Amino acid sequence: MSTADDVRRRARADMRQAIVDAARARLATEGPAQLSLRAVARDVGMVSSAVYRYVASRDALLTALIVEGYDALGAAAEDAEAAVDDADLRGRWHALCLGARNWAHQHPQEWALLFGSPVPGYAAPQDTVDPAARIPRRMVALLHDAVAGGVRLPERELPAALTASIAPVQEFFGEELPGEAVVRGLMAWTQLTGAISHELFGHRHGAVDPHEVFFAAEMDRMADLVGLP
Amino acid sequence: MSTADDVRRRARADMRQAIVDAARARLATEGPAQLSLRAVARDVGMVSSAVYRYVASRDALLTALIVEGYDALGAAAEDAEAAVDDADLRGRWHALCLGARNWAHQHPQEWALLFGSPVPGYAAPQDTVDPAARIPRRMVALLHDAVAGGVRLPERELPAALTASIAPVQEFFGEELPGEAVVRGLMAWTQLTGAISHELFGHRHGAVDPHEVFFAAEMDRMADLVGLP
DNA sequence: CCCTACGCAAGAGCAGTGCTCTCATTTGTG
DNA sequence: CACAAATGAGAGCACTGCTCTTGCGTAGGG
Repeated sequence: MSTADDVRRRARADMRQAIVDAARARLATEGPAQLSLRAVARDVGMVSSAVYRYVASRDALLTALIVEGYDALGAAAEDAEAAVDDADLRGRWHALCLGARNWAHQHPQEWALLFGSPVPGYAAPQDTVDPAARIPRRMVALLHDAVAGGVRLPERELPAALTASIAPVQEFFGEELPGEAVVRGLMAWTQLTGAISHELFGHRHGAVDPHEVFFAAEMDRMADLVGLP
Repeated sequence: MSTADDVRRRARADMRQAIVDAARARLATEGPAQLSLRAVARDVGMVSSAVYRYVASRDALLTALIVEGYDALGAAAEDAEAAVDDADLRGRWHALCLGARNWAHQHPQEWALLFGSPVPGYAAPQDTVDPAARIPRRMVALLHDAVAGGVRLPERELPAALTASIAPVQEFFGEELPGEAVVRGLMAWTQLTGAISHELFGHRHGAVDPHEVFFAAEMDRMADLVGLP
C-alpha cells in the first residue's frame, strides 16, 4: 500500500537479483551440476540459510537462470538478425542462427543449462515456454515475411496424423503457414540447437574442424529446406 | 602367470562389472547427476570405500556407463536396421533412426548421459569415440550401399574451407563419398540426436503431439536430403 | 607346517552439499 | 517508544566424494 512497501519489495527484488546474478557469474566457470547454493551465498556475502529467504531452493535458482538464459539467447539472436537488411531473408536467417551460436559459445554452461540434460525436478514451468520460443518465433516471422514477399514455401500433402501432430505449434504461433513449412521449420530449430550442442558437448570432436564453416553450411541447407530464396 | 592370477583378475572384472551394472540399474530411475557412488555401493553390499578398489572415481564410473551406453544404443539401432530387407534403403534408414529413438525412450537417463550436458571433466576418452560412431557408421554404410546400387548421391561444388572442415570425418570413415553427401549425412546424425533430445528433454512439449509421427516425418525428410531413393 | 605378503573390505574421518530450525538483530510503522 | 514483521546468523541433519588406516583371510615361499 504505502511507498515503503514498494521500497521493501524493491529491495527484496534487488537482493534476489543479486543472488541470481552471482549464480550466473559462477555459471561462467562451473557447470550447472557444480553450482552450489552455498558458494553463491558466500559470493554475495551471506550465509547459506539467508539466501533461502529469497530463493526457494537450488532448483528454483536454476529455473530463474533458465528463464533469463532463454531471454538472453533470444535477445542475442534477434539483435544479430535485426542488423541485417529486412529484405535479405537468407541473410537474416544466417544472422539469427549465427547469433544463437555465438551466444552459446560465449555462454557454454548456460547453453548446457538450457539444452543439456534437464535438471532433476525440472517440471518446465510455464514461465520458460515463452522466452524459449523467441528464436522459433523469429523463424516463423521470417517465413511470414517470405510469404508476404511472394515466396512460395514448400507445400505437400501431409498425412492426417502428421497434420494433427503439429496442431499445437500451429496454434501457438497462430500463423497461416503450410503444414510442410511448419514441419521443416521445426526441423530447422532442431538442427540449430542440435548442431550447437554437438559442437559444445564435443560430439563433433575429430569429425569437423573448424566448426564455424560447417555450421554455416548446415544452416544454409536448412534455409534451402524451409524454402528461403 | 599362474591360473590363480587369472582367477583373481576374473573375479576383479566380475566385481567391477557388478558395480557398473548396479549403477546402470540406478540410472533407470534417477538421473546421472543424482547417481551416487555410495548408493551403488550399498546396492552391491559394499561400503563406499571398497568400490574404490574397482572404480577410480565417480567420473570413471560414469565414463564406463557412457561407453556401454553408446554400445547398447548402437546395437539396438543396428538390430532394428538388420531386420529390414537389405535392398530397402529407405526402410533401413527409418529402422535405424526409429531403433535409436526406441532405445532412447526406453533408457532416457542413459540417453541424457550420452547426449545431455557432458560431465564436468568432459574429457571424452578415446574409448568413447568408436562406440559413439556406430550409428553414423551405419549411415555411411547405407549411403555406400546406395551408391553401389546405382543411386546418385547429391553432389555440389563445395568451398575449399568447407571441404577442409569435413576432412577429419572423411578420413575417419575412409569412404569415397561426395563432400555434399558427407555434409548432409552429418546433418542427419545431428537431426536424429537433436530430435530425440528435444523429445526427451521436453523441448517439444506443447509443440508436437504425438511425437512419434512427427519423428518419422522428420527422418523421412532427412532421407530425402541425403539422397535416398 | 608356519610365516609372510598381498588383496580386499571395513571404518573413521575430512570437506563439502541442500535444507530446516531456532534465535537474535535490524527495520519501519503505529 | 513499543511492537511486529522482515532479515540474517548459527547450529544441525542427512547426505555426498574421496582418503587413510586398520584388520582379515588366503595364497605362495621357505
